[in-house]
Amino acid sequence: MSRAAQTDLAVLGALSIEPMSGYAVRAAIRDTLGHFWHESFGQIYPTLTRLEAEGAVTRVETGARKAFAITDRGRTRLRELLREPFDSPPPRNALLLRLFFGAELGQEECLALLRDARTRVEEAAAAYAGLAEEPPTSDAGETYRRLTLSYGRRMARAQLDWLDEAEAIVAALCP
Amino acid sequence: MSRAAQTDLAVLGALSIEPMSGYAVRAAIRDTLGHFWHESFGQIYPTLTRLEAEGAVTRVETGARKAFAITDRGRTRLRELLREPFDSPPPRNALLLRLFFGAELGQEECLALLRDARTRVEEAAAAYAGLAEEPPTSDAGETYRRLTLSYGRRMARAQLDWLDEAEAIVAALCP
DNA sequence: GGAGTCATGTAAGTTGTTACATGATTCT
DNA sequence: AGAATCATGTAACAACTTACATGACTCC
Repeated sequence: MSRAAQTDLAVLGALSIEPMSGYAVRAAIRDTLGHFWHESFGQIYPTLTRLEAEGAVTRVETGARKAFAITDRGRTRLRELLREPFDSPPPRNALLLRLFFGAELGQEECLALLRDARTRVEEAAAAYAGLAEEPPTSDAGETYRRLTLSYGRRMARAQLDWLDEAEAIVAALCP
Repeated sequence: MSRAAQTDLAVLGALSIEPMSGYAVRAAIRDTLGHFWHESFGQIYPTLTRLEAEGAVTRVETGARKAFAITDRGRTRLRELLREPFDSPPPRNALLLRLFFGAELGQEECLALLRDARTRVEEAAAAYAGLAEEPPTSDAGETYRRLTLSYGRRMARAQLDWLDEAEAIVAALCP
């Protein structure tokens, strides 16, 4: 599945929740999918224009505001996209790339790298914690969305555990 | 830090271990850094050509074979690159993007997604397990390299735990 | 001699980011 | 009225992938 199709998926998915402006699509992707997905600003408007030309979305007036709404054809397209096989982007972990060559970098600077990483992971963990305190629900959509949060929480926890190990081992190296 | 600089880092890092051909650099990045870093084929040779023009690497003959070796200037450059601040690429998890819209996709297909993901993670976990059984060492470089393996193992484990949770919750949804 | 791997590169096309440009609406 | 945010787009650039092209060497 091409990357363009994945942008289509993210945009159509956002509009499948409710009609909204391009600006709001951008905000929804950043704020709601942001922990596991990203679309840059310059991708979203051209995608909306193309989806409109393809009849997958249409411009509507909701009260005083303009918005894009998904059409039946768009919803069909969304389901197709969800079923297509996909490639995950190749891994690129800049922290591990540096740590792998840690002997060139030196003990102190490696510890600084690890402490910076810890700060970032702790911020992410705090963001997840703020979202976790909601009551159970029987809404299936909500259940799926919570699973993506659970993923984020588990990964943040595993990273913190690893950082504990890594800082201890690096600190114990003879300088 | 620009992406080009990160390619330089990966290539210089590989050559900092020992001199090798461009072909071997490619294999080393794929096989040794592959769990957390990726450079596509078309990036490596142009980078080597540029690094040679900059005096960071030089072509040498080792026995009957040709190879690239890092120069003193290249090693200095590598240390600079390791110290530069870096951006991590934006997150893009194609599985979570689909699962987030799981209500559109349906229970059975979501379970299929999760089972496919489990297969991939189990393969990764098996690859880590095969590398984990080596005796302790006092070599600092080896210690750093093992930390990157430990990261991979911990993340694979956390993903499997999450998959257990996710499959159970999705299976329990009323269809 | 043929298959497979080692080896080096180029070119075309795709994708993605960033900065710029512009104007409307809403809040204080 | 001025500031902030909402809103829509474009253009230039940077990065990345993939397919193609070529040839040497080695093992069977």
